[in-house]
Amino acid sequence: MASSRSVSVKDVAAAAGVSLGTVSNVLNRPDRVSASTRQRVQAAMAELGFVRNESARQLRAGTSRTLAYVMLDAGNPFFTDVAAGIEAAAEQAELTTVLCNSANRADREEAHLALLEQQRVQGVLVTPVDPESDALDALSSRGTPVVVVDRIRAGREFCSVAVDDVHGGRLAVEHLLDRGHRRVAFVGGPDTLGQVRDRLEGARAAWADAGLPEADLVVVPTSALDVAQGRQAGERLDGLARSKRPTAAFCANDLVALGLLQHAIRAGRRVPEDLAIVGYDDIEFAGAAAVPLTSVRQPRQELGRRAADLLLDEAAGGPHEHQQVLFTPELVARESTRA
Amino acid sequence: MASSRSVSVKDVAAAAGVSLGTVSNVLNRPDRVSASTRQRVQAAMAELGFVRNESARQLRAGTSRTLAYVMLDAGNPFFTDVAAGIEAAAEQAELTTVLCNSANRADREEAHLALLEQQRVQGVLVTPVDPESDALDALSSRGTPVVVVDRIRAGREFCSVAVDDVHGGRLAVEHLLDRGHRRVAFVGGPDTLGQVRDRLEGARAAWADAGLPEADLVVVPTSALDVAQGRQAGERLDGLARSKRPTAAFCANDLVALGLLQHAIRAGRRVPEDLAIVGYDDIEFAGAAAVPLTSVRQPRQELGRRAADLLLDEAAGGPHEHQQVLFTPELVARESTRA
DNA sequence: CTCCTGAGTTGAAACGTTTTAAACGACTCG
DNA sequence: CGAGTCGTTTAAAACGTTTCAACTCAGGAG
Repeated sequence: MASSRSVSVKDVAAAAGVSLGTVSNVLNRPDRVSASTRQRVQAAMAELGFVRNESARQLRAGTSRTLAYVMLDAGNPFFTDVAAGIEAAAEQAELTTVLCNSANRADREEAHLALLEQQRVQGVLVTPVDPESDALDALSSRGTPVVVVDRIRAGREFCSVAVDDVHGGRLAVEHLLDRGHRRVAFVGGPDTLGQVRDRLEGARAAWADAGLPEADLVVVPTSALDVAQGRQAGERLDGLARSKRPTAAFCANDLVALGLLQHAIRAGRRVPEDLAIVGYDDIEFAGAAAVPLTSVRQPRQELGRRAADLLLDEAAGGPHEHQQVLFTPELVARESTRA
Repeated sequence: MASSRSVSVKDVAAAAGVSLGTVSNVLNRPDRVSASTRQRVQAAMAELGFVRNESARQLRAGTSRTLAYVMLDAGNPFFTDVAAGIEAAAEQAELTTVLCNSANRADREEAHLALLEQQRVQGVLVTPVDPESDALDALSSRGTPVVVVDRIRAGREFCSVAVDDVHGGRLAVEHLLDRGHRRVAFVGGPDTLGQVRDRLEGARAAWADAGLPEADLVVVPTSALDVAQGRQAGERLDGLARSKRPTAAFCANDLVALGLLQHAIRAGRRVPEDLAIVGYDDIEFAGAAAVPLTSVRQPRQELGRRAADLLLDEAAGGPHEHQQVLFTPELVARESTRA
């Protein structure tokens, strides 16, 4: 176990008294080399503390053993669950997964994608800040397999796996209508996020189908989908005249819903009597909230797993047809919208 | 924008009618090359869709522009907050951060560390499954800067940044004693985790200082620190004879506490009247829980930031002295332990 | 005794960059 | 008009692997 700087195959070869090609064989095709020399070489490796230089390996061999997931927000348990699904699939294929966090910032996303492409990873899974960005198309057209997660873009040159957010939005609002609410807030943003747009679209559709006045579905925009924004949205709701105040809120995700809930309780409102709340994603914390949260559940792990499978299929190099997979969400009713 | 396979500097050089060295100069020292040729070369790059091969770059230049954090559990918001701190520091230094999730599994941690070493990353931050593993020492001794996060190991050959878990455990139990509890459960495990051992040690110390019988601090071991294990621990507490049942629980982290809380409520217990609960980490969800959770707060982001700074200092190559940084936690009292 | 076979091993040629020293003009200065 | 200078460009040598064709050397078949 030496403590020096870089030890190369050449050094190992010298120490073991074999040629450099043999060392490489020990590394890559151990069966091709006799037991005795193999042992000698392995001993030398251990002795010198040899660590294969992956850059050189990859440069020559041309193939990487890692796959990446560029996540929209590592602080949102929804995405870490998706990541867990991806990791499970990658592990089966003996690939390593690296996670990159764009933290809702397009510049960070781009930087990560650029570096990953330069690293020639096997493929990239991404939940994009802006799904319309053609940086993705460019990446894909240059030969890196790309799968978009949690967004659908039909007719593009890559696969995507998502959950039907329009349907999800519809489910949420239909549920609130069932419970008798006739003035409802939609809390979420920014509307550059397709997730937000789609969920709102579904909500509006359900609202329209019920024949209710458009103005009674009030949109409370947020600048991000996190707990702090949820609390802030709560303050804005408080600012409305009592007669204009919604009796229920549909939040674009659970973090916002939890923030809103926290604010409501702190402000002395009863949930659901004064304000009913529906979240989205059904993260593990939703059920453990102050008032257990009604939420729209998505198959999080399955989403990741399926996406990774599609990526692996494409990366395998065989015949591959780009697919758009759409899962269907379901509503989980809990205390926060009790009748 | 071409769609072919790999385009190299050579191709760009040919297309631009310059030598390959000039292309490299455009990439690395744009000032050395005249404006006109620079433009010509850049045009050629765009035209051909050139993407620098990072493996080759790194092989030759010998330096990587990324740093990695191997996290213990990506599903725990505590660690994603730590990661956010790391990312902030790395971004300032113009390094990219990749996240690896060992998911509490030593084999995954090892695999990640091995690959990262092979990739010759600038350095590795790690919250280890087993801090005593000398895989870390080996890694460090072979020349990869290592910083241990959320564990202290004095006298070792790397830096570490942690929060005083013994003190934290003490705070939690002293708080419960203040509230009059004389039979308390410690919920957490596995005890291979230093975090668990230290927090328990602090708890026992406080207990002993109060002169209470050792047996009245009952340990309820869990196999992991997650919500599901917390619920399960709740069931086990229910199994105890009423006379033996603790009136309060100190959980080794907030996830366990949330699980326990969820179970307690579901089972019809009142918190804190029937069971007071203290968590650990003070993750964002703690305050938003069914009953807002008393918790021991750690400076999560700061932990990550400081760790990254130490790593960068070491990686910079100047004179470097390994440091052990220890932050002090504080108790945040909320409803779950109301008097 | 020669020829073949096949297992084991070798040497050299890649892979796509960065880097360095040298070459090249074109100018200025004496 | 020749020597020195400066700004630009070039050619070639690394970097540490993998791969592939060629080589060696026993042993077996003819």
